[in-house]
Amino acid sequence: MASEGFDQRVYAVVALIPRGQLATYGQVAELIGAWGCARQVGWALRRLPLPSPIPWQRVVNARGCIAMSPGREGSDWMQRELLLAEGIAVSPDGRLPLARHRWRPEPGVGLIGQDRGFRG
DNA sequence: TAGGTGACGGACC
DNA sequence: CGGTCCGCCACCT
Repeated sequence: MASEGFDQRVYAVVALIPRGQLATYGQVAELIGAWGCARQVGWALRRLPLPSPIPWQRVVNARGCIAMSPGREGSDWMQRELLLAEGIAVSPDGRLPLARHRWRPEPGVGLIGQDRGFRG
């Protein structure tokens, strides 16, 4: 499966997000050289077996809220708990102060997978 | 094979 | 603010 390499690059970038900081799906996609593939990042995180050492909870959508969905079978609420534990104020409906906790990756992080012969 | 779906994003109203 | 629409692309009937 071609997406396995994609997944690994997603995980590699997500692993770099410092505790207490947040990144968006689109941001992660861009960092691995897959601009516009935010949804794919979502799928990659969905494939992540939980619990996981990867700080997947630090990735949220650009609207600044946790994607609350029945399909996640509770991982959305788990995400909320994990973020609260990191000191991020998540409201009951999943909204959070994204701007205040935005992760600013150092230049060079995006070099991880700039090749990407991916994307369909 | 075709069509519906979604852990997205941005434009628009 | 919120709600809708559309483009996007892998997944699953």
